[in-house]
Amino acid sequence: MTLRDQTEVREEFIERIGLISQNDGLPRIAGRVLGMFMFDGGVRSFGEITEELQVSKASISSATRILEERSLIKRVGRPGQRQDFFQLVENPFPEMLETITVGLKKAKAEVDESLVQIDPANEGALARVGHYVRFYDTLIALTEAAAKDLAENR
Amino acid sequence: MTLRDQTEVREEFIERIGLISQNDGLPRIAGRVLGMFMFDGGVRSFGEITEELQVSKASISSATRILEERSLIKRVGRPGQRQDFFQLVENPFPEMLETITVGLKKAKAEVDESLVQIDPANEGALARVGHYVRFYDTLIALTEAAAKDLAENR
DNA sequence: CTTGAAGTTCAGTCGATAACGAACGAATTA
DNA sequence: TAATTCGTTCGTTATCGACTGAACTTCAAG
Repeated sequence: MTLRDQTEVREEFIERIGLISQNDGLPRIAGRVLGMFMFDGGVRSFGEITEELQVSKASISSATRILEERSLIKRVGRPGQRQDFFQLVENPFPEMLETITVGLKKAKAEVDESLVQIDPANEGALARVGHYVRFYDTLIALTEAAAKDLAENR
Repeated sequence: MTLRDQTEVREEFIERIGLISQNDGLPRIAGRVLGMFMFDGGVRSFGEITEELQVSKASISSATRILEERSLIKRVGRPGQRQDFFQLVENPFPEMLETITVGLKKAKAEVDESLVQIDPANEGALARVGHYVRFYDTLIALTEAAAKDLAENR
């Protein structure tokens, strides 16, 4: 069986991660940056990223900031060096889950706020909203357990 | 401790679920419909929903279709009745997870497609993308287990 | 100190999608 | 059959956020 052109395979992969990220509420360009690092590995300068992906400095600045905030990439300092350098963190998967967990906790807090204000006499609402909060608890426990697992078995 | 006006509490809850749903990629109005059913329980006619939430028939038609597709509400037929009636399904939480699982499987399939096309000599890319696929496997297993659990312990 | 390159910030543009109004189709009632 | 009510569909509008270009800040090099 023959192999496809790896340049194409790489481009497709990067674009796919971009689209997947878009579905997850991440800017598409941030996903493409992530995809590039996943495929290539190693270290890239800010300028190389803009050139590689053919997008503006502003977009890369924004994308790298988001990815850095989420601890998916890290800025590797080079003292006495003009350019910024980046690379994937060693194990980005627990961090991906962490982002999910944070979102779940925010949502749970919102629902909780309503729950405590429901008239106890309104048993139906209390039960249904209570279930909803426990649903979030289940998800949060799951994602945290999974993150721990993924962090240990790297 | 005195209780807050329950009308306000209800409105706030409905709006909150709307915003949370929006974050999850669901139209805000669909989330508000869901919130209304969660708070109130029972059965509501199409017309009641439009009046209750003060939105157009078109939007409610779209929202109910989406929620019905996701098996979060069901249309309860009333033979010889002009209006459509809806209510929450008995246990909507496994269905919420199901939607997540479907999304994860789609994403995994995308990444898998790339994985099989990577030159085996490119060990780094193979390892990193392979990890990514296994990450999805972990998540899919988790959400499916949770859905099963939530379906049994209702 | 001046020059120039690097990266951030900000205002504006563009594209995607939610929400609406209006027209339409279906179906029950008179 | 005519009339009315109900829900969907379709074309339009409004809203939101990503992306860009350009101005600005910072800092190394000369």
